[in-house]
Amino acid sequence: MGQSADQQPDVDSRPYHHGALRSQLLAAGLELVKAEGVGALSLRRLAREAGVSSGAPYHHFADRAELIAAIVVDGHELLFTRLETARAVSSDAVAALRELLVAYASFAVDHSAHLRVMLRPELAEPDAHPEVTSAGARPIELLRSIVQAAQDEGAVAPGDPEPMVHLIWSLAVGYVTLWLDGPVEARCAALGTTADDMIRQVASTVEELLRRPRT
Amino acid sequence: MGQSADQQPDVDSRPYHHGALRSQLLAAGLELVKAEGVGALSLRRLAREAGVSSGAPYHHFADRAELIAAIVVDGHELLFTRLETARAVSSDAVAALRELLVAYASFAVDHSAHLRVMLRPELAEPDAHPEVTSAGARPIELLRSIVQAAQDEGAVAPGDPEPMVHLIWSLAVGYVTLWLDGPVEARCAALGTTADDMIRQVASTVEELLRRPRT
DNA sequence: CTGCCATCTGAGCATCGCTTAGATATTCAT
DNA sequence: ATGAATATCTAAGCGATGCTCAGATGGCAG
Repeated sequence: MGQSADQQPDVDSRPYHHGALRSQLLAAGLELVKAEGVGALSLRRLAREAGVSSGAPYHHFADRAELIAAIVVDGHELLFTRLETARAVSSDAVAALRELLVAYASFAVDHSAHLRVMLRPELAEPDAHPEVTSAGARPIELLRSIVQAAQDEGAVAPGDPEPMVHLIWSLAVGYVTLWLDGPVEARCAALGTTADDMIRQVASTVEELLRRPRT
Repeated sequence: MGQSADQQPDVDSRPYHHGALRSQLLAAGLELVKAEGVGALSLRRLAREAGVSSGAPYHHFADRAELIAAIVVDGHELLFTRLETARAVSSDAVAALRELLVAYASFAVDHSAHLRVMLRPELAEPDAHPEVTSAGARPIELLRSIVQAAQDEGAVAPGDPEPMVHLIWSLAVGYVTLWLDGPVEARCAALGTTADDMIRQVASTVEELLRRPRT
């Protein structure tokens, strides 16, 4: 009796984590961001919650920015797979652009902590952590390829695809920013809808514009 | 001799500012944000730069959030007048929407420090400073009235204007966010254009979509 | 068993937000 | 003009943060 408790104590209660502390700090950091915002994200607090001393995290992350950079890279990968799926289930490029916007918003709902950190790039010090920049470039490349397909379909004017790429990209970033900051939710509540309905309506509006005949 | 210097010393060198310290802190705060970002904005540092003790700012601002809230309110007023001008010089509602986007971007260029602070609403603690929320609502109301005018002109589908309001609003917020964070500038440099040209092209793309005939 | 490496501790430094008690300047009524 | 009331500032201090470093401890390979 008590044998398993002695031989297999909770990883949290053992002082020496041996590899587990790093992932534990990352997970606790995400929960903390979700609960209290990125302002509350401190290595000291994560160490306290993990039951280790305040210096312990520095054996796994050079500094706070490195932990944040790890979260950002994870987030960009999660986002990228969602965007890929959105394209895969779409029948044409215009529908893919609509689904891209919806997928971005659903990523915001399901991974709000990741997104909150991703939207504060200065916290990750991208100059010191180039993997952040390269991870963030992949979703844009995907978006560009869809815009080019939309040009081939005639929905987007031929020529430089960048304006339309920036348009959709800005729209996605702006919508989730406003959603995380509250004003979208507040307006939707006043209007009797939800933020989920709203992004669908916004995305459908984009689709309606793109499906109008070009003159 | 030396009379005027004795009677009118620099306001900065006088220990007792009597009303001037508040505005001096606000101005120094904006310069600090422009130079080093909002992360560097601390009351202690502003006090140091003003040549005053670390407790002095607390006689003009209850806390850091109150100074930030004052900057945000100023910024929203500056933005609102720009948007009003953009509408005034536009011949129709669709052109007004295009100019609104351009004006938003030019506000970002000319008042980047204000905007950096405005885009971090949690720093201003809007729950404790309701004037922040009301100041931020005026630009949206202006936008909504233009969208409704665009509906009257037939460029926007009739019905609920909110989806188009959120579309333009998100687009503006997203574009300036990406510009402040660097990726827009980086892409434009790689493409041989400027961020100023880019927002004009994006805004013109929106206009082109809105001027297509509705089916 | 020994030695090495990974990991963690604990103390310390500088900075920050904010509070408090008290000192000083300005203003205003008398 | 004088003295009281008010506005403003100082100096010291508390708790928290990021980060560093010397040294202790755990676990694994030889």
